[in-house]
Amino acid sequence: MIKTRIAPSPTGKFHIGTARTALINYIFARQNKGHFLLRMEDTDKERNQIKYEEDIKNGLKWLGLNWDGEIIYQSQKTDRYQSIVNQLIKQNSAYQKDGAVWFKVPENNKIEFNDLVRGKIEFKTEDLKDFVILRSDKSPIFYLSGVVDDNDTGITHIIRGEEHLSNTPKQILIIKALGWKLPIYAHLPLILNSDRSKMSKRKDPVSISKDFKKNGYLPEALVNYLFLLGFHPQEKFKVNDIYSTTEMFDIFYISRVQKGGAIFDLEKLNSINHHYIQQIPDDKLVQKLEKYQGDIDSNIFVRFISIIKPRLRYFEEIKAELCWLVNSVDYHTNQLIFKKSNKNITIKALGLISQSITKSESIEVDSISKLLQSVVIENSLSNGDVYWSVRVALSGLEKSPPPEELIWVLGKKESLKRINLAIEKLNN
RNA sequence: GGCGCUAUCGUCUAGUGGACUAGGACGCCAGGUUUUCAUCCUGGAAACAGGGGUUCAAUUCCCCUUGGCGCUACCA
Repeated sequence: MIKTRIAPSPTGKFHIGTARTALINYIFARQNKGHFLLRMEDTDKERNQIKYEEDIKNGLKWLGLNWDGEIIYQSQKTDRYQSIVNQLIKQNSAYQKDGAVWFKVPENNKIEFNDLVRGKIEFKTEDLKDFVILRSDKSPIFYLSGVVDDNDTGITHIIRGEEHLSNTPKQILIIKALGWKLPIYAHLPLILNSDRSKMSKRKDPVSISKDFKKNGYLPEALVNYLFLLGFHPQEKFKVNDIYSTTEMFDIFYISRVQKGGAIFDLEKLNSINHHYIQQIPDDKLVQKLEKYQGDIDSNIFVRFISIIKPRLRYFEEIKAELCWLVNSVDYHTNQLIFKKSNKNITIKALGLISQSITKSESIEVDSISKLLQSVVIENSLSNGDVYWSVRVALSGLEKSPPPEELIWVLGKKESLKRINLAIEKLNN
């Protein structure tokens, strides 16, 4: 049976690159009816933290990348590593120096392996130096622990980031010294910054929990985007870059994975996320966004969400829209006047609108829309005279949803209050 | 420096020697959707890093150069 794994070290928050590697391992295992394992490479005692382990586990679950079986902790396998090291020393493949144990790299050897995404890779042992496999504190280096655990858990395919390509010959040397079976390797291209450097915690959004989940990205959008970073399906399977996980199992071929690094593009992610947000039914979306509700009346909040939805690329963008709902509007009086209009016409338009809203029984979007239209026609005004000024009076913004929607959300009383305030301002 | 990997529009990519006037998506620009922004629709600009080969023919195969990235830790 095919077995893959993701082996993060809990020395930092769940990283976007780890998530992508996990996704590919997950897809590959699932499409082959195999298992996907999770292993914590917690051998670095100085930098490990339990909160990072939690962040990684939560992140994987959130993305829907559920692992099979129990989590393997390298910190609990010290005896196993020690005995392997003893064996290596005994057979003269390793030696002790400065309290640590070093692996002895054999001379004049060629190490070849066939990488599933890169093809044939070749290293010469003369370019390799002896390396530490067991620290002086008896904890293993990942060259060793990774090999031992992959063997013990029967991992058949090692799919990991390209940064491990140069580490592979060292691990193969250990495997060969132990007489174990070689796994199949696949090295994924790296995810890069816009300047082609490595994504950095300081400048770039890399944390699944802190940068993506918290800002209101949907797991299915993130998975969809990550799937397309370094991979595209065959022409016949292409459907405008939107794929569900089930489709991924059908159309993913590991040999089609790109070899060059891929730049992370937030705009594309935003666009995909926008797409998925539009698929959420209004009532579900309200639930998802409840943390933004604050003191807002539930009925008003529901209306607010329904008009905001089409412009939401990620949840946190709601904050900008919340301004006109929650706060009293603040704008320059001149902003009320449409660029092709003037002060007197604007006062007149706002006055007429105020009157007809007062008289109107309904504030449904359709009714208000007709109301606005008839004010325009019956008084020979232009659209801009009416729509622009009403919109600014209600939102205080030059860019906002249309006036009939604002009125529907704000309610009759608040809308009239704001429109009348605008008239007052213009008259002063 | 050494070793390894890598190179199609701004970005992610399709393309596996002739079907390529190089396709799609995001972004950008223009027009439309009878006010703004967004959504939506239509259209547009935009790329095979450079140089050698191989071949009747090269984006596609080979070599070199250049650029990018990774490893070269008692990090993973």
